[in-house]
Amino acid sequence: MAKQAIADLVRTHKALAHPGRLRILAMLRGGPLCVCQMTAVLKLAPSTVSAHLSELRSAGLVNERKEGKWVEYRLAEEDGPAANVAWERLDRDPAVASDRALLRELRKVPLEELCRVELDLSKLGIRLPVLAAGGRSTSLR
Amino acid sequence: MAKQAIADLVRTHKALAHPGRLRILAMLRGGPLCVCQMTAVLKLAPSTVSAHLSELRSAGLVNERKEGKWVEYRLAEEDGPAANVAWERLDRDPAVASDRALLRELRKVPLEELCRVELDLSKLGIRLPVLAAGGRSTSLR
DNA sequence: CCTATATTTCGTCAGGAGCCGAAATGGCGA
DNA sequence: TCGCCATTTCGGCTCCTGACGAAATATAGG
Repeated sequence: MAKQAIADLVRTHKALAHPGRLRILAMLRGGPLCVCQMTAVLKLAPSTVSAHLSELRSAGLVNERKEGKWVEYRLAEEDGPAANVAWERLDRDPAVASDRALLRELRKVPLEELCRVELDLSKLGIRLPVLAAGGRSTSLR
Repeated sequence: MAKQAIADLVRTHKALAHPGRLRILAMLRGGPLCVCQMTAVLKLAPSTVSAHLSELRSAGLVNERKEGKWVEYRLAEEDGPAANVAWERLDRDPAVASDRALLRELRKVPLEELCRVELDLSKLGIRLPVLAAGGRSTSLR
């Protein structure tokens, strides 16, 4: 366990070195979420989000748990590798604030209904939070 | 400055997501070093080491300073992004210990002499620290 | 048991990362 | 001023990463 400190650290930092994965972690700070909710917020293909979650899990940053038809992800223990995440800096990003605002609305929607419309959140009467004018503040790739 | 928290964090974590760069940071904890010393320890092409240092610098983790014919690198201020580096875990890696042992010898050698033999440290009478039997513990790529 | 559907796995493709050697840069000393 | 040499930049190569869609898997519910 002590023998691979560098390899472990590299894996953890790799997992954190991606805007989408940081946004996922920031979202999970507000409580567990299922894949479809994160997919709706990130606007990526479900398979892509699944891959990100898998990477976060193998880095020990999140845990998964089957919850009926859905899979729920949550932050791993606070004293694990996650303890090093710079939450304060993360919270300062406008994309994170935007995600949270969207999530607040999304949490009110039953998963059944959310998954039915998937790509078109406006059909649920949810306005997408508008990021600062002048283009996307944080690209996803 | 607060607007790009995610982008900044991604840059920092990317910089930390590489065995060679972690080893560089661990080496610099013992004090400033010039490029040729780190090149000798890492056994990579000087251009490669230079690129790694450039990445660490643009992430705000190290500072450079011209010192005559050589360029000296040192850790950036402790309260910067470097504050988040998990030194305790890093120190646990055998490659880090090995690098430090080699550096102890290397520091005794004048830079003039070190650069003259570059690739063959054994010419300086320095035995390369032998990592735990069974192969390299931490690959560089 | 069979269907619907949420999630994961697989195949594929474009772009990025990391390495090297060669050429360019910049400071020191003759 | 000129050559030497440590370092950086550039070009090219290989391999990894991240994206998608299609197919496979697994679960709820009829």
